[in-house]
Amino acid sequence: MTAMADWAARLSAARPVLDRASAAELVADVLRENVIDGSLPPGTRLSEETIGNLLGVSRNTLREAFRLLSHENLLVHELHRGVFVRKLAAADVADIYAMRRILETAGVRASVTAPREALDEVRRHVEKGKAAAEDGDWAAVGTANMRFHRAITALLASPRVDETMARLLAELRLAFHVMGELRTFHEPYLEDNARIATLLIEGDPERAERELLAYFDTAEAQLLAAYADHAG
Amino acid sequence: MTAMADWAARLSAARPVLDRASAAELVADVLRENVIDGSLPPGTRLSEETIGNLLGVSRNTLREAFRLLSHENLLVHELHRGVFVRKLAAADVADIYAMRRILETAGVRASVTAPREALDEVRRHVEKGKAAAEDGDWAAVGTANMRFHRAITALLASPRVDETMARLLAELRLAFHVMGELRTFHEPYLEDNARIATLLIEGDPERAERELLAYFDTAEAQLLAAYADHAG
DNA sequence: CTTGATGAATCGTTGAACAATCCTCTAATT
DNA sequence: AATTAGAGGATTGTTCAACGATTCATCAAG
Repeated sequence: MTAMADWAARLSAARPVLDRASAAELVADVLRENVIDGSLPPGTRLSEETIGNLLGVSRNTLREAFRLLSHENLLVHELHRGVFVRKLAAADVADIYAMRRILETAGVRASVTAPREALDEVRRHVEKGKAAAEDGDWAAVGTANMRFHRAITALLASPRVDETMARLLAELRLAFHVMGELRTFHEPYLEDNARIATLLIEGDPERAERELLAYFDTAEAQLLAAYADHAG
Repeated sequence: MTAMADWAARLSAARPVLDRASAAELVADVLRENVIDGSLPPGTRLSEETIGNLLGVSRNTLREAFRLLSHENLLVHELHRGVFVRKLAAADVADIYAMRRILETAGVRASVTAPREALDEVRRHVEKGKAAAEDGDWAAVGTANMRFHRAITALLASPRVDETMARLLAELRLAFHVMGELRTFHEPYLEDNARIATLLIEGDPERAERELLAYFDTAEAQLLAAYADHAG
């Protein structure tokens, strides 16, 4: 009976893949990608007609896609004016870091009871980041860094925390566009991440939390400084 | 110039009221009310045609309203099958409480640096709950209880935490429908809330956190027990 | 009792239409 | 010259009708 239960669990886990078909969601996927990678810089206005023709979907469908992304905080909808790629204010960046501090430190504290695989996952993304750095692919380093932090909150094994974290980090990508050099922003944290992962695996959550909080402080300050430059 | 800034701030605070015009949002408000107060029990299917005719809006507008509520986790959208009032599983209840533990304990720890008004707000909702209890209005007691817990996370002064918490509690209301007697569920916590508020104001976050965690344990257990009954 | 086919009901998506609103450009005024 | 007022065009907000796609319930056959 337990084998049967296992099989049922695996099958039901695959369900979301099947459901994934709605045109609006597919359009949202495309646009999300373009927003995140910077093809559509913050502030860009997304014309319904233009994009509708470009992607070959009707205005109604496109609008549903816009709604989806607005709810993810990647787009903003202004009445009778259209949708724009979200422009993160400095206050937004600070707020995102405030929430990350809460969720990720909770993740670190949960590391002592987390399953082995979850901890391995954390280290895996550290390795991925290092590999990407050796290839000089700094965008990939950024991605690996985000996955690393998502793996930390994944230690809580909470679907809602996972989703919240995913959305937070997608939002944060909007802020990265103000950073000119990706390398100088991402490279220093490779070592930090490795150290934090080791502390987690060795079972020293207190020190891991301190290191993590230090990371937040410097990364946040770096972003906010870039914002200040950009404004001036 | 500061008077000018003040005026501008007050004006921009009133803006959301003006913007509030979209038909979809108004429809969403109506449906949200009906879902929360139980007129539309969990599992109910919301037919586009039926509800569209009932409310006198087009299917497209209704669909936008559905999207809004789906994002609030009050409705679930199943492809080609329609939207349903969310049915919270026991695992969902547990997950919601897991996230509440994280956010609310963070709020408690932030109480030491929170402004006076924020702490007053916490106590205010305790009083409201007591008043509602004296009127025998147990639904209002439940509402006051939620506002009390939102006030605790509001100590963090983070818009994103506020929004997350609001959504969590709205979701949780879906679970309350399995509780037959609202009184037996809400009444015991009036005292707990009062004690926690006092501890916060007197500057004893450690004890407040312990009390809060104890509350979570009993409330969660109570809900899950009701779920187990319901299933059997 | 299970399997497979049929048809009704509902959703997904499109396209068009019109009203409401915003933006731009021009002209008039101070 | 700078500001205001207004006209016109462009875009969004909303509705409607239609058709293809999918699900569900029914029912017959094995």
